[in-house]
Amino acid sequence: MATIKELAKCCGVSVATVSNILNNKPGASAKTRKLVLEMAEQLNYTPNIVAKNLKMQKTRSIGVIAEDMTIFSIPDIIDGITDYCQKQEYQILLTNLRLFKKYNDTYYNKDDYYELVRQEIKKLMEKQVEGIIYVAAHERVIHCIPDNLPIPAVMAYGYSKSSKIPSVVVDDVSGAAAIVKYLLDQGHKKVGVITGKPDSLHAQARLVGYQQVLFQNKILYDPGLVAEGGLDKRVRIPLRR
Amino acid sequence: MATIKELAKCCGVSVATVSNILNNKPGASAKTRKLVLEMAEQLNYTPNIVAKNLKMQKTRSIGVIAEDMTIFSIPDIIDGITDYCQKQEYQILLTNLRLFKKYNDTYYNKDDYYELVRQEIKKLMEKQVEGIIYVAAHERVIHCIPDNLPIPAVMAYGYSKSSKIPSVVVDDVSGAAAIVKYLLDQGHKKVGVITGKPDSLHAQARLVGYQQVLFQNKILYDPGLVAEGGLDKRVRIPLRR
DNA sequence: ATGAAAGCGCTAACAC
DNA sequence: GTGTTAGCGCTTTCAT
Repeated sequence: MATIKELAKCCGVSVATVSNILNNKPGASAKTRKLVLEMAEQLNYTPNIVAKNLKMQKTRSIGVIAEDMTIFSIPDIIDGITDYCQKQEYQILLTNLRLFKKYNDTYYNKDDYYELVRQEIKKLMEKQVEGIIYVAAHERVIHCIPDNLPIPAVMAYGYSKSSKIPSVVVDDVSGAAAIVKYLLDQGHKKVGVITGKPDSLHAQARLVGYQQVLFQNKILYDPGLVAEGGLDKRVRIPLRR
Repeated sequence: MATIKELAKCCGVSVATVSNILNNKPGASAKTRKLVLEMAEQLNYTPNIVAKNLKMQKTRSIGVIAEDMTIFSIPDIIDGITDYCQKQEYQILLTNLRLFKKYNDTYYNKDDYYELVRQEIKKLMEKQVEGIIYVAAHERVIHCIPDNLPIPAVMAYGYSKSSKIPSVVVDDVSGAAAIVKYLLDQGHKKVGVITGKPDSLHAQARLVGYQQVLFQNKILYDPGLVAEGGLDKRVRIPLRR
């Protein structure tokens, strides 16, 4: 790997000149510029971003901590993050907690993984990330990000309950409302709903959306049309007249 | 952020001593060791890995280039990579090409994205990754990794056709064979199969697995029991007697 | 057991 | 328009 010093020597100029040219700064003659660029190409010069980052005291990188990147909808969230970061020329440092594989479906009850998260945050900070995104696998209140974190953090798919840490969550109310509205617009009168677990924030919010649209359309809410779902259950809702 | 120099000053020792202690190297008295460790805790000292990487000339990081991280089975592949890397204390630098979103289903026909891949590889090299894993979204022969790459590379879910770049692929033959064997073991005699597109390496290999087990069980291969699938087709196979 | 100092590759202030 | 040099935070050799 050629360094900037070697490149400078090959060109017979100083490192400052090379640095300026490589970073598109003014103050170099067209001739020198051309020479340096060609030489860089020829030597297959690759700038060392690690050195640059150290000098600049910034890394253009953010840490992304995913509770479990294989769970439904999480890859799409991370995909969106990578999309925007690429446009901003930021690199993501992905940390995959694999919580679901470690704790199965119970991880959101245990607090002992908070310590794990703290450690991962520390590692990310050592790598000088400029911010952190925590991607939950299941919408709920999460306290694993220290409130005094010296860099910005945001919580995706979960609630931080801290004014310092914004949350980005799914709009379940509107989503459910749109579905119900669509069905009513089609002329249907009796719309049943199979909810998720009662303690699921998603399930609760969607039910609210359902009820909102019913109310707006002056349709009585019939609890008999609402059943709790789950992979372990059979559900029966009397819809056909 | 406290630096090692500040920490050293607070302890009244040299940076060399602090460095040795922090890295669990011998040659420091128990007293000094205790002092430094406590002080580091108190100052909330966070080592700067960027500086360390520059000095050490290594980063313990590898670049992972995914053709599209939202496509079926890809998150699981990346998940496996993160799992192993964490155990080895390596950081992955994820690059998501989002090929499917950019080119839809035709990207594997065009070569113009090879240039994109080259650029991403260069960016990763500038960040001093020690190796590269390319995760294809669709098994096929891919030539986008330069043969003269100065660091190791491996291709996942695709074939590199280069002796320098190992490929890790799905064992479709065995997978299909296991399924067919299971069905025959259950006493079934007529096993139909819906394949993928004829030019899919996966589909071809699975058909081979199917045929192998048929042969081993002295069952004639009946082309009438094989239909080409696809989301745009209806398939009919006469199985019930 | 501890410290001084060089140097990793780069940027930028300053001098010429 | 170009060059010299300090210094980012760390590790490591070599003194002491």
